[in-house]
Amino acid sequence: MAQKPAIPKGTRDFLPAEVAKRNYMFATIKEVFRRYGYAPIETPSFELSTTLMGKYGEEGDRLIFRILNSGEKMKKADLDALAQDNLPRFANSLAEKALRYDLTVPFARFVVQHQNELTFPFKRYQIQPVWRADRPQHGRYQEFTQCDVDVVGSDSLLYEVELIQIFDEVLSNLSLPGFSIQINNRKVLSGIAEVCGVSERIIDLTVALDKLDKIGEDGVIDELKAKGFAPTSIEKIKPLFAFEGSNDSKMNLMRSYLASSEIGLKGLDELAEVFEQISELGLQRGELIFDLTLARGLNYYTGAIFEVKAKDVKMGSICGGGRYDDLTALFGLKGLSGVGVSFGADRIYDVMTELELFPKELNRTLDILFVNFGASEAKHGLKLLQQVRNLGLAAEMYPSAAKLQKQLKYANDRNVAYVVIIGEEEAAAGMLSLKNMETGAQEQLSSADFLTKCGQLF
RNA sequence: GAGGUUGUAGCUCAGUUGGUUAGAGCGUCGGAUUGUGAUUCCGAAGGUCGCGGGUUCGAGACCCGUCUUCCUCCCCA
Repeated sequence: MAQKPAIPKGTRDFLPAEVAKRNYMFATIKEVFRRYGYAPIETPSFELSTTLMGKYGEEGDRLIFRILNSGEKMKKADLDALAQDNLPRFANSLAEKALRYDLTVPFARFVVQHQNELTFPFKRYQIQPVWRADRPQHGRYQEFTQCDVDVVGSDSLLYEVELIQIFDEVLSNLSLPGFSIQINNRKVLSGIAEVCGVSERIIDLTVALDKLDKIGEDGVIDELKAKGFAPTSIEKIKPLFAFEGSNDSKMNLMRSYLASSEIGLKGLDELAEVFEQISELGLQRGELIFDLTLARGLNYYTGAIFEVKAKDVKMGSICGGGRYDDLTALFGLKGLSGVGVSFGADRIYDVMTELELFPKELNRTLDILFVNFGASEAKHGLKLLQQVRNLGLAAEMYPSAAKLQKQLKYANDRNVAYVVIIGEEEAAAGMLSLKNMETGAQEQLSSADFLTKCGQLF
């Protein structure tokens, strides 16, 4: 055998059974999005490098797939930059385009570009693949699909509430047994930084705090020390480690902790409003948790921050999102607040596969198989086959008069529901045998009765 | 981007301190008194051992490189 072909790391092929499951998942997600008034849009797989670069921080830039200039454009390569060891500049001269890294930044670009054609608040959803030059791991791919819902042009907290409901509804509809919807607010984090006297270092602070459940209190303190935080600041952070209990009691603790921070209290007010509305509306299977340590690296968030984790599985966050007040400002449109969340389709798929949550009938791509006994019997069968297809059923005839054993095995492997047998005996009697592949039961029917039954069964 | 790890038949894996034609289970294909699957029995096919180089009389086993897998960090869906 020749050298086996391969696909790049972190990418996957999807077999028919997998596509069926993925389509089911996407259909469930879209249906919820639609009912909340979001309409689908699509944007190109690749954008101009300038659109993407610098929007995700230094780490993010490194993970953006660049598209090499082709033809004459290759001559634009900045060899001086290479000689000076300025690799970023060299790379920019080589690649003017890049694969999209997420759907949010392209969306911001989209909104600014089409601002005069849109009605605000503009609600859109977008389900498309994104690419990251990350190192593949469990639940981490270089090509994966995000399902984003965003609304821009309103700062109403109604949308935070709505997005939480969408989290809950989508994941409940997908039968996830349990999941936590963690929420925090960037203003609260700003307040903490203010109280600790490190306002200008909020990113370092929150990144360290974000790791609390992973590396523990000492780990966080060590990291802060390593980053050069003053002992007095670290002392002021310590009370946060005792931050436990119900959402209400956490809110109370934070009210006194942030008493001196105007912005911090504003963040708490926003959270309180969301909690109140959600507790009135209720959630199906999700649990809304105020998680003070939730920070998320994306530095464009300005208000609410969300993250969703599935319970009882080893998997990172399956959804994330938040409010951003200035994202479109990066492309020249100020004063437009947005909030949105993203469902990680591939992780949700992995979780659902692990928990066996996909409906079993999804791998049925054929309802009825007609057994082939040779040209003369097949003739009659082919007419019936056409009528069955007209009823909307997936049906086909086995292509050759192979042994019955083989044809039934084919039906079995394809998970066919019913097999129609028209052999010499049946043809002579003007009947057909209908075999239920699940029970093995078989009955003789006239063509008319068979078609009636088809209409009832499916 | 840093460190570690993995790669043998379609799949899951054996393969003894380097030694003839590299094995198993499952799956696939064929057959078992002529028309009955998923559970029986018999048989067959299928691998230049990820790829490239090196050491050796001799490499699936050892060394180097490379790609890939999974893991930790980083970051994230």
